[in-house]
Amino acid sequence: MPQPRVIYWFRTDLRLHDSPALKAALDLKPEFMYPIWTWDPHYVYHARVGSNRWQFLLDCQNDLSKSITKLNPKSKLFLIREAPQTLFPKLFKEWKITHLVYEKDTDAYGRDRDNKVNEIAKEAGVEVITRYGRTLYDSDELVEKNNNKPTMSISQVQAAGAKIGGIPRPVSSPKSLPDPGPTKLSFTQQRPASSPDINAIQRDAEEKSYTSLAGPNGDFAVPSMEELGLKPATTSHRGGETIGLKMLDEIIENEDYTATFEKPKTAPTAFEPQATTLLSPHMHFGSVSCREFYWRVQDVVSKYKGKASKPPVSLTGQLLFRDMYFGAQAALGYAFGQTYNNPQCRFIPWHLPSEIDTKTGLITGKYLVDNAEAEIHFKRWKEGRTGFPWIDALMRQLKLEGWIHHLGRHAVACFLTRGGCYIDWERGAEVFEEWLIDHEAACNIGNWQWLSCTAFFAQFFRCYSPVAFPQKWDKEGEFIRRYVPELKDFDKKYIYEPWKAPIVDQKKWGCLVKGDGSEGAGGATQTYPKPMFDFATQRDICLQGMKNAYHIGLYGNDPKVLDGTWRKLFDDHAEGPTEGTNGPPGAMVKHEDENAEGNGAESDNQETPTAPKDSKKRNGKIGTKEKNEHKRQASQSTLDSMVTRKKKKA
DNA sequence: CCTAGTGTTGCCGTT
DNA sequence: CAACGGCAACACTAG
Repeated sequence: MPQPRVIYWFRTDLRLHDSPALKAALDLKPEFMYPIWTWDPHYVYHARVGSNRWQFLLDCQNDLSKSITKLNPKSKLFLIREAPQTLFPKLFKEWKITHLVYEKDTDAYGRDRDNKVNEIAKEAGVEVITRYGRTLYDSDELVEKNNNKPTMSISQVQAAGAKIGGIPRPVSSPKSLPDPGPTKLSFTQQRPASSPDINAIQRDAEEKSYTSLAGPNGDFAVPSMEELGLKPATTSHRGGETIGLKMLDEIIENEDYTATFEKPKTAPTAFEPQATTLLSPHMHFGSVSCREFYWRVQDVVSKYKGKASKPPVSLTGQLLFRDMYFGAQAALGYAFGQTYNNPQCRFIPWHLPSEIDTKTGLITGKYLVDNAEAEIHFKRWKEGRTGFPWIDALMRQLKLEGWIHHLGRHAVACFLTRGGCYIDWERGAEVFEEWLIDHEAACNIGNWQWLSCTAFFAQFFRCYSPVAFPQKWDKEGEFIRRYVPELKDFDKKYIYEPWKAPIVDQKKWGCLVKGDGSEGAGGATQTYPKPMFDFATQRDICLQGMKNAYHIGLYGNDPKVLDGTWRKLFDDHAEGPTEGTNGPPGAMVKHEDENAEGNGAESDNQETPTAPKDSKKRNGKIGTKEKNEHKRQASQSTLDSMVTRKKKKA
């Protein structure tokens, strides 16, 4: 038996501390260990990744590489610029690898990729070792203990977690690392197809990920933003295990904060410093281990003298929610990221629905503009010019910094979907996917479903007001003044409703409320847009639409949703959201028989629509993988090529 | 089967 | 100022 030659494949576990997989690799006592990162075209071209998140990733890689070198000057993080699926067969041979070790993933794309890599390893006679360290519990085990069903509530997570037993304590960090072996690469690079390149809009120069296998200097170095052609990041939030652990230390040092944290009581309007930990991007990239976080908090709570908060509102509760979303994702696969064919997601005929590839049953990344006004609303929402300062401030902070407070995410998500624009949550999820530095597909998708009341949460009559809600924390409107500087001199009386300020005052405060915000700067006087609709009116329309859709009670996997005949169940007379048989295709696939069988006429006579109870027998069975075997063209949380392409042309 | 209570974080008016 | 109920009404869980 030759001494092991190990590849440790880093992915979203960019750390040395508490890594069960890394420990497993070291336990092999390898002759050589290569810590590598493969440059996956999925991330480069197909997932939406804004500059701010790119920077965070590169930060994590640089920091990790330095830490590796500190433990062994001969070693580092070796970046190899090829897709893992094509690289590994060649690499295994060239470096005479005996073992491949990595931390397991449960998202749909990750599983497909890893299954392929495992096959390749098997063919090459390479042993694969995986461990789970990305969540508190192994997501697959959590699902299993939840009767093989997706975890859809926090109580299910707690019950299933209790069956599993304790959350593992962090494993110790390595004190030393083996040498890497020879790093010569004599094979040729296979460049991945770069089309479609969803991230083209993130760049202002040529994309050069795949110049050569070991990079332009042949040293496997982490590339710079410039080298990747990426626009400069605008955020001040930086990545890396060193920074992440320091942030964690500072949180833990403050025992009162750590032990009494209650998420609903933290202010979404707080900036410098923010009210929450900002560890979420570190959770995503693995630069801080969630179990390290959990146990450091739990140990403070255990010995805390006062009254400590408890899940779900406590800090550890936040991690349980993360596990809940990972459990839902693990059980549902690709369907989790969309309404279509998702047994857990309510069907609501939103505006701007996703286009479906009828062959794969997956959303394509494009969407249908069923309503011109909704398209305008969507653009104004994304660009932070809705005319509602609270919404615009949040969206501008999101774009600039890549992070907004959780409750701020609630506010903008509710506003886009059930509590304002009545636009498909998948549109919003795509924007978050692009801009968030902490974007985690499972959590993002789950939270969008939550806020849009399509899954996890159902009390749609609890609707966030863009005027009243922020005032709970920020009567003065400091947050608005920071992110919507046009309004910085407005009196607090009008800061959340500037359109109500008298013209005289608007002039006095140096900003006129007019137009739609599209003119841009340049004029002599500053302007801030008028609100794009009357909120109260729009809220009522949304509530009516939600009530109706809930009453009809379809889920994403209902045959009527799959074939498009759902339209017959919706009454068209309501202006706005329901958009039944009227007009262009409202949602999902175009169904050929639209004209064949009576269109609007019959549905006027409203035979009792499918009762909500009927939906109870919806298919809750999971693991029927056969149907979901298809590859998605893009990242799990959908694409936005239509918008981006349009933007490019313009 | 039913009922009562609860659910991470709404808003508004009344007491 | 806090606490509460109405709003019009949902899903899930424990018993």
